[in-house]
Amino acid sequence: MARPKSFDREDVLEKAMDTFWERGYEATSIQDLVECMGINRGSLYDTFGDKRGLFQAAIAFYDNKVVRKAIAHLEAPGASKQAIVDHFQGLAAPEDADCRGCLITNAAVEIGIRDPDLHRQIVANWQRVEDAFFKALTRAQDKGEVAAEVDTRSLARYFTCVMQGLRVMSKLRPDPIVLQSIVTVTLSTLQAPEA
Amino acid sequence: MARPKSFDREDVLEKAMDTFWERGYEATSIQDLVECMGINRGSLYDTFGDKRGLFQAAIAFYDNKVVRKAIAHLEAPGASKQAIVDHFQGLAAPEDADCRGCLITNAAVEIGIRDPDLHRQIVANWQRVEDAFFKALTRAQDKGEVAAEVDTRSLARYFTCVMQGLRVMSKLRPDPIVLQSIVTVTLSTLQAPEA
DNA sequence: ATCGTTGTTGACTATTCGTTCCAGAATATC
DNA sequence: GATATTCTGGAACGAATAGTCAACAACGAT
Repeated sequence: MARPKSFDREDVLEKAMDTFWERGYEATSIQDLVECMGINRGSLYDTFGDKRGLFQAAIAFYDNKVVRKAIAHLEAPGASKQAIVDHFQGLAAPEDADCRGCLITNAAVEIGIRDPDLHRQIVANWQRVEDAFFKALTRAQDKGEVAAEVDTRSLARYFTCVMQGLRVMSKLRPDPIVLQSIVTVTLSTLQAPEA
Repeated sequence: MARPKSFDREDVLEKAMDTFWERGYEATSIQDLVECMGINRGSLYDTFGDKRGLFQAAIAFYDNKVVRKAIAHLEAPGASKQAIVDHFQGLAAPEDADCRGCLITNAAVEIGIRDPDLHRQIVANWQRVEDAFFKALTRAQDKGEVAAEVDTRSLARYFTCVMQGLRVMSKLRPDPIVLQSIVTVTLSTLQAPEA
């Protein structure tokens, strides 16, 4: 009954996400977005409302796609200690050559509590990551890979926090050896229970 | 021989720092700065060059004043394990009601490697913090408060990283209990050597 | 008191910002 | 093919942006 959209919402949203990821929210102009997304201003406003709405959509996209994939091995059935170790090893060797860090960490720092909707999105994301750690830790404890007296909830929060720290450092092209040594110390909290 | 400045450079610089700290670099306009500093645009440009120059000066001011004070107890002669513990306890109970986090962490995330001068300032600051941890750790090791086999350089880097993570989380008004549990786990890496 | 120098002031630039709007193009239904 | 509906492209909006500039004011040295 009407002319169909000439672009795919997810496609252009991913491009917008990339631009926000690279430059941040404030430093990205609508003009930048129009150019990188390859659609017209009118279509952009029609589809996403305004700049803030597009950013929130980009955050949601990141949460659903990038983060989901990044913690898939933590959430996999049966994942335990090794999944956590692997996860942090991945953080120590970032393929992030252009130093974008983590879009959600960046948004937390740049926007903070100024946008309540965004605030909620970020907290929910962190909670999801924390829960993924928590479940893997609990499983590790059940398997005897982690000492029974360890407070797995605290440890999960701690891992989530260290992740933020690593993401911040990644923004400044750190020496991989530095990241590696940090991860090694971080994972030392996972020492096997005394025999 | 000439008319003296009617304002004190440090005074207005501190006010500029506060504004950048609260809103970030991009979100702070020259107009905002003019109003909060209480000087005219002309004086601002005359004294600090441009917005970027003012921001760099604000970062330097933060480094010299805020950070210096924050790590004074770490750099104090004789400081060792207790100074580190105290430092992290302070991070767990931030008086940061308006969620500003750390100006340097914020700058690292927002600007990253885009401004080489700023990049250098941030790296230098992190190095200073790391070295403060390192010296306190080495002293703690000498005193036997920390096991001799611990890699103090790695631990210092690790502490610096966790600090960044805590600063990021502080931007979203976290539950103090969460921060406290993170700090507890973080400090568990400082366990006394086996008797 | 005068003069040279420097700081202050606010109007001014040109550009860019986010956003709106509308004429024309494209498509599904009839 | 006619019509209704939707999408597209680009012009245009006022507000805000970073930065400039020249007239004016205030001081120290003479």
